Amino acid sequence: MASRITPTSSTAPAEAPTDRRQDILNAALACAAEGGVDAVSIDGVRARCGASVGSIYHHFGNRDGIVAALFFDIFHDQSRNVQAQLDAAQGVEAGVQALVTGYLDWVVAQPERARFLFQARGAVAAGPRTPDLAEAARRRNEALVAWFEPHQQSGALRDLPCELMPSLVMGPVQSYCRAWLSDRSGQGALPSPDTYRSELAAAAWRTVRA
Amino acid sequence: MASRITPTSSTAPAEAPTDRRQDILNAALACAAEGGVDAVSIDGVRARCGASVGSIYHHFGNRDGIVAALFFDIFHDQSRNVQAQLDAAQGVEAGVQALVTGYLDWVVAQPERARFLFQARGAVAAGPRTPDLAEAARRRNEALVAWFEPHQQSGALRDLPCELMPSLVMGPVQSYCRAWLSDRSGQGALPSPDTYRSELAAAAWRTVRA
Amino acid sequence: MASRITPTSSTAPAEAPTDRRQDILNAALACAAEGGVDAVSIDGVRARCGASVGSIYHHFGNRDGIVAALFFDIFHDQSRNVQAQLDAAQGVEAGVQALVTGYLDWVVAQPERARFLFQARGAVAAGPRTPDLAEAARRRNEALVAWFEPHQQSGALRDLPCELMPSLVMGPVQSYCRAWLSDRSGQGALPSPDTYRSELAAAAWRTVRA
Amino acid sequence: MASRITPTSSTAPAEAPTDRRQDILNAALACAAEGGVDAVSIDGVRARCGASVGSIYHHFGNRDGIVAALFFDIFHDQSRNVQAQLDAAQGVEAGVQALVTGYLDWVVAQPERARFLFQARGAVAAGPRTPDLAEAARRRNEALVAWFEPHQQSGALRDLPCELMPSLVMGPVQSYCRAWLSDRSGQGALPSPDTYRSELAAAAWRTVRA
DNA sequence: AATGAATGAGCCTTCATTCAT
DNA sequence: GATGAATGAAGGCTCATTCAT
Repeated sequence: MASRITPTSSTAPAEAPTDRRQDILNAALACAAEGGVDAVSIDGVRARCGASVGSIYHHFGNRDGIVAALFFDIFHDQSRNVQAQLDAAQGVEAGVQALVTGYLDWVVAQPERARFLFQARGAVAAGPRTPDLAEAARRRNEALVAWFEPHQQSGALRDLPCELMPSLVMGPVQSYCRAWLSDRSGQGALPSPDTYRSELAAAAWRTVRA
Repeated sequence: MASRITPTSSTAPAEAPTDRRQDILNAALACAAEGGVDAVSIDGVRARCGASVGSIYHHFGNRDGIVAALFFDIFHDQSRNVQAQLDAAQGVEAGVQALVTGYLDWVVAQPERARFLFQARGAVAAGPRTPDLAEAARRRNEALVAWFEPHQQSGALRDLPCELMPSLVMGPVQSYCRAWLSDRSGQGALPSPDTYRSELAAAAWRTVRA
Repeated sequence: MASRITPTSSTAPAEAPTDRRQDILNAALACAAEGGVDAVSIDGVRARCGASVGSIYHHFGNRDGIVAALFFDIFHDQSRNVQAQLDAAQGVEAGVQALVTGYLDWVVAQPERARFLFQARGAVAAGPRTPDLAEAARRRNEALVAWFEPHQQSGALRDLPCELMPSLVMGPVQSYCRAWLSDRSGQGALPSPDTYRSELAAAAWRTVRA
Repeated sequence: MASRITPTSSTAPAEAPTDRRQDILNAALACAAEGGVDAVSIDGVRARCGASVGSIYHHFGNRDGIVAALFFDIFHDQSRNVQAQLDAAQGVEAGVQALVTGYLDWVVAQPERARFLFQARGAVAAGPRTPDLAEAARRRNEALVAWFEPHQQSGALRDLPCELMPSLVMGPVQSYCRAWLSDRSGQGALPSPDTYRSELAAAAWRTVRA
């Protein structure tokens, strides 16, 4: 269970004979969960998954290659999940709320992966795969805008610049989730995003409805 | 307080004979601007400001001390600016909008420092000054809640859980500013937050008004 | 026929379906031309010629095997060329000069291979094929001495210790060629050895004639 | 004695308090003597001289920095020695012979350093200090040509292109010394260059006299 | 307050080599 | 003959930190 990449579509047949590549990514995520992205070191990964240094390089080229690969895996998983929720939604309001709750649910279900996404984005954006990231982000955004457009035309949605939409709709949930994920210690802990699930969804709708 | 970083309150007397402490912080910011927080190394700072290794340690104790000191300097500067805008606002709506625009204006005026704030928060939160950060955040939040409360009582503001307020009000601006700051290359560049100044302010008000 | 190793004796039948062994050696030479003998790595070679790691090992046993094989190929090619020139020469003086010009012409015609010979000798001499190298050098020297002997007997050549002959005759050309080959950038470039072809040949004769 | 850097001007007063920089260079030379330039590794050096990794980097920047520094030290020492011999010579013939014997004597006295010079030149020439090497070589050559010129004018020396002079005069000794130095094992050992000291000097004179 | 040499842990990376298919 | 995943030793380099002056 632990090492599933896509917990969503889980119908693993018998049992993959320990895929090295996946082992390495899982180990990397574990490292990151423990000490942040910076804690993803070749040796840390090696120690966790039993792969050899050479094997890691064989699959990922270099350290950043691991981080980037993991990032994109998670990024796509998240996109897929949110998109699925969006597709299932009936009507404008339900759609906007699905974006928020789809994201929120995914974060609550996979806090470590969500945290990694927040932490690693900067590094990936700074590295050689910048274009890939830009492309992935663009694709995601396009899908979103495509979904919004007809409703904007019909007047169900307020007329807002499309560059602003992601921030207006997702900004609050992301902000809250980020804060929640930062609370590593159970100290002055913020309540789970779940607590405010409907409030956040409603607020998003309030912001963009006509 | 000779060499204030904030160009806002500038009343530098004659000319401080280059304050070492400040030189070091400036150099650290420059390093971070170039290569992210991780690029703030003792040697990088030394090379930029001419201070000796020993001198740096004398002033800040250790590497994280530099990052933390810079972080708190900037954090307080930002708080002060936003608070000033809030204080100057007349009425609930103006207050909520002042929070957004005060933040936005500060970010646009100081992109490098804003970027540093985003990048360094994690590191500071993980280090020994966690309580200081928590305290600073608490204080800031308290001021905000204190300002909101009477209006919430009076029914001018929607009744929302106070843990959610910061994310609802500031989430979208922060989200947009963060995205804007990430665009290092002028490539597919997002427009300056200034462009959407009023839209963001209006959206915040829409979200929390009764 | 770009990839012929011995452009001299070329009687390639139809068209070898890209001989793996030769491909590998060519790739190795290309690596060396770009970054010196040390740059001849299994992976570099693999990347250049498309052979698999296993295939390379199948043909050459180990890395040094590639370098050695290439070295001996080139060494023999050079020897053959110089010997051919020597055989064609009429008389003592012409013979001595043929040694110089034969060498010089070969170097000018094959600068990369000549460079490799200079660079790789040390490595080959240090490796397990030391005896092969010694034997090859001995055989070459023997041929030379055998050619010189009658003329030394006849008094046409100065009476010099035979250990010194190679250095006296070939030292200057080799020295000049080596310097020329070292000039990778066309900067303060030395003129081609061709420029001084006759001078070098004449000087050799001056040194050893009676 | 063996590890003096400038065996010439030795009047070391009491005893330098183990100069780290020099210790490191000595250790590097020892490594090279044992396994060639490639055997000069940070760790090998460290193990030999007790310096820490950091200390080595503090002084030389990187591995190649050590090799280059050692190379130039030795190069200058050699130049100084040969120049001294040349300065002491009376007359053209004596001068030409001094160049040869000065070089030869230095090589015989310092075989390890001479070997290093041969081995390291390529690496230095390929690295970032190429211009320094070019400059050093140019300066040396200039001194030589300046010495030759008047004699060439006076007709005592044959009229030869100055680019050729170094190879004609020094080619044979260098060739022989190089071969001698390559003979690491006492096997088919070549006799010491000393054996042919006068022959080599005489041959050089024969090559360039009018 | 300042200086800079020295330290050593920790990382990333390269590379030759083996081996099952 | 060919393939490519896996291995692990070896090396280079960065960096925070200490300390005597």
